[in-house]
Amino acid sequence: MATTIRQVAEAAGVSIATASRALSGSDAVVPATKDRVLRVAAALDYTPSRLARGLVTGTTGNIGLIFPDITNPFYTSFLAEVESLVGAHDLGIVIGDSHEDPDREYALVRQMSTQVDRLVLTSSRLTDEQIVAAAGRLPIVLANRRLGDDMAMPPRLSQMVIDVDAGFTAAVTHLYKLGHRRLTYLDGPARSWSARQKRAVLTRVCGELGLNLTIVGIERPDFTAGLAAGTDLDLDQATAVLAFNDQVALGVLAALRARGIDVPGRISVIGCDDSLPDGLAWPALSTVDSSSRALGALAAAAVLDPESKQNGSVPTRLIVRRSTARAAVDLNPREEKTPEPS
Amino acid sequence: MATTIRQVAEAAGVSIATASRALSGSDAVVPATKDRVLRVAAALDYTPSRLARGLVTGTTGNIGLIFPDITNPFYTSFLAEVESLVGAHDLGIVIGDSHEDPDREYALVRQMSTQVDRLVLTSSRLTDEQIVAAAGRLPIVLANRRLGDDMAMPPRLSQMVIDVDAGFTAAVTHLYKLGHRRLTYLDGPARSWSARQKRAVLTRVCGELGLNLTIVGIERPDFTAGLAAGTDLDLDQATAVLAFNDQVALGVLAALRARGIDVPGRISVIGCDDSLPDGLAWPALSTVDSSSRALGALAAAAVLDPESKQNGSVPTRLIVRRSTARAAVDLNPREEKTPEPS
DNA sequence: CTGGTGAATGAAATCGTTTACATTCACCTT
DNA sequence: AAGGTGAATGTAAACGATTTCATTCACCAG
Repeated sequence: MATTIRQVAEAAGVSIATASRALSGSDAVVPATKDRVLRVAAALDYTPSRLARGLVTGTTGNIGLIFPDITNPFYTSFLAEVESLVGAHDLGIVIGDSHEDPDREYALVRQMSTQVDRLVLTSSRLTDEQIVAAAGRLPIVLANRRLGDDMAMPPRLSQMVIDVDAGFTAAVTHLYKLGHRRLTYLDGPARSWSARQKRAVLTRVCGELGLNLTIVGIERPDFTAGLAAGTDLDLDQATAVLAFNDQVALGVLAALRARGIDVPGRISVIGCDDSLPDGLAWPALSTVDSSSRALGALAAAAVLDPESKQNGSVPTRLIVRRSTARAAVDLNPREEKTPEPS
Repeated sequence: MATTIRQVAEAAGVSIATASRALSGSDAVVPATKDRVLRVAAALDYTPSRLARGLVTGTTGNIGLIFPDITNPFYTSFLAEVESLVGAHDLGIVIGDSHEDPDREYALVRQMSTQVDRLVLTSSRLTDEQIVAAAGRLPIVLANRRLGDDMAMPPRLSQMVIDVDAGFTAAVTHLYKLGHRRLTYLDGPARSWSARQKRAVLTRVCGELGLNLTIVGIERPDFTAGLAAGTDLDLDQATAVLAFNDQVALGVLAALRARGIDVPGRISVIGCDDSLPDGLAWPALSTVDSSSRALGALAAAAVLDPESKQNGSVPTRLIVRRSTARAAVDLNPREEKTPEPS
């Protein structure tokens, strides 16, 4: 059906080889014939088959992207960023959604490995061993995940992470200085590497400062889960809430508003990502800036330039807006069960 | 680098053809050899090249999706729906973003046509002629767009649209019954077919009922644009606002809240899509339900079953929540410039 | 005038599969 | 016992490009 280079060659009265050379542009072919070939190709609306080209050159002109859940705005904005950077280079983009299932993720890796040049795994749920195996097939960019320190780092593997340390430390410190002593953290997906990172930082910093930390797990880090968590939130348990991401924080805000609980008067809320357009949250949400777009930019750079450095990290910092304020209650309620005489 | 079927065949001591037959499973091959081939293939971690397979069979096992702007939640949820329906069939998904540029869109169509079996164009910005040309290359599913009635409908072209008529008619009627006589509509992208549809319905219905309609164009139908529009909104001009989509409506709500203007007491707001999770908007947003997920489901069905019917449409209806109420001001201010004696 | 040089083009191999067709061989029928 | 049948497997052509190597041919130097 579609026109092939053979038809172009015949119509132009040249051999297939010459047609190919004229179309690729680079090789030596006399201007007259080159023009003729190009004109004929245009007239026939010829488009080279990327399949055939890929088979012989060994490079497909595609890059692959795998997500645990494309529904999550974190990944869609990551995708948007990668697309805008990578799409400009005439590269095709193949995507896959593992639905949080490691087996499905590995199946996608195999399937894609035969039709993309490089593969970006976001928040991969694979084991370190599986990731190393994947890197044996084709160059891999790991986004939002790092191999364990004990793993030998294979060549053709890049790692791009968000360094939550600074941001989360600042968030806890900020709350501490405002007089908060009891903090509830709404945790992310159990299998997620980044959730583990955040939890670790929080636990450490809270320990150091002597804050009481309650970790509550949620199924999926989205608005609905935040709404539920905010509805169930025990106000005697904490004076501040830190959420895995802004979506969850937004849900908490909505729940508290529905319950008539003042933020930040009665309780402080901090999100993570800085993913919300200005004015969407009410009150404006204090957040740990850890943009997935920035991560996407890093991943895109790694994909485009295979020689670029293999490890990257995007820094985080605390952005204070209106959802945090001085704690309204006593500082150490556990040790002072009975109200102090004032 | 990667293992080929030839290596599998050699290791199993059979010909390439037999290996191929054993792996495809269907053809006649004696169980003993079949087992041997499969075992060897597994041991070698063999994955068939989709490129080579596609070249000879003429079918790639991929479907393509092209969006005008993947940043827009309308398309990401469309994508999510298509993925979940199509991804289960071991089909690969190739995406492209035209960034609202028809030339880029057509370039994507050409590029993809050589590596996907079917192509879904969402809210295509191409001309009818270009779309027909595309359908000459490969089967096309048009989503959120319909060819002009004067165009001959080519085979291999399906059209899936959202029928906004019912929903928008109901929305205007609803406002009318509440006493509203002046309505501002925040319009979508100029090139968009669906924006044209919505505008046409609104103009007609407002004309019939005698409502005064002000149409204000916005650059991009997102929260930020809605915020700006809400900030600029002239309260003397309208007692109700209808937005192209929920994102814009959300922006309007935020702007009005910031201005201290009561919704729905002072002004009513209606969105479109029903895309917001319960509780996100405050007050809960009345909206015309026209889900992009439903559209995605329709498109996925069309892609999966080429024999399915070529035209589909998802119905719309009005969902009344808390952002609309009786108009607080006089009914026909234009004709009654001076206040009536009470 | 002849042999060498280099530019333009063509012939053919190649990439990794599938598949139409050819071959082998055991077994059944007559 | 011979010929026919059909199942299992092998051979080779194809898919549409790129690329290596060979060929042609004009032109220039000796």
